[in-house]
Amino acid sequence: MISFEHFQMTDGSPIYLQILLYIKRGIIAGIICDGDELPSRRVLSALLGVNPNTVQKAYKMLEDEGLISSRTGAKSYVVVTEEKLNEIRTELLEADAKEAVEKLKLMGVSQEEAHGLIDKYWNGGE
Amino acid sequence: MISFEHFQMTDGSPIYLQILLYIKRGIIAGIICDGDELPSRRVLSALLGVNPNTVQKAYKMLEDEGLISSRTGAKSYVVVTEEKLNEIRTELLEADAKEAVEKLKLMGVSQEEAHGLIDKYWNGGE
DNA sequence: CAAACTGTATTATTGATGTAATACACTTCT
DNA sequence: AGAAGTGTATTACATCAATAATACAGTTTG
Repeated sequence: MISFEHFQMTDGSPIYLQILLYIKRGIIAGIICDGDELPSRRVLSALLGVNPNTVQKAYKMLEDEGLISSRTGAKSYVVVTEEKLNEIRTELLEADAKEAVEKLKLMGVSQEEAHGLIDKYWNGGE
Repeated sequence: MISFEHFQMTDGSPIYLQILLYIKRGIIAGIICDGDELPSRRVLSALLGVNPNTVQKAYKMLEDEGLISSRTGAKSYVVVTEEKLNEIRTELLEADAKEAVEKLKLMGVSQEEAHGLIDKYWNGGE
């Protein structure tokens, strides 16, 4: 069963997207694996304190991408092939790294300073 | 006059926040300086293809933070002291670096791989 | 002075996010 | 078989971001 203990609703971005990305990143990290069961819509919505429809929206998008399997009455579970894993891995890594680089460059941070910042906050800096 | 040539509306985040952050990051980078004139609400809205009210919202928040000065009829301009610069610099650097680190760690990226990703995308990777 | 531009304020409307309350069909487990 | 849990669908509603169309007051500039 997939755990959501490290999930935290942070920014103001749509919750269904946060759930979707959390699961995708978990798959990429290898924490969430092929065949893993997902908490039901009702259970997860209660756990996160959001509406079941919000969870449903995230699950529906994951199913449309072929990353989970759902059928009425049964529990949903993760479906990951080596190919799909590589797809989303490059997709997300590229997006996140590019975003961070772009922001830091806008602030006049040098490449060396960027490395320093990564190190500083890697183990809960400050 | 502040330039918006490098501004690009990317993600789905509120446009007024993107404008606000663009200006803050410009101040941090030293591209936007104390006394610099801002494009008027109408001019910038036309340039970005958004509504004047959207720009007004961003400018209003900047004024509330004391980073720009506005008075009816006159052009708005940037107000930056050394103190405020340090404030927003640490604020934004910390936020962006922490966000990037957190995402990469969620995906199981190692500290060394993170450095590699920074380098890869620093000069328009791919 | 007068025109043009500035900041500011108001009101109405649209679309998306998220809430809320159901309802129904199916699977699983006892 | 039956109860509990599951996925799915529908409808109504609230809120916020953003659009749109104005209006007014102050300044800058020719």
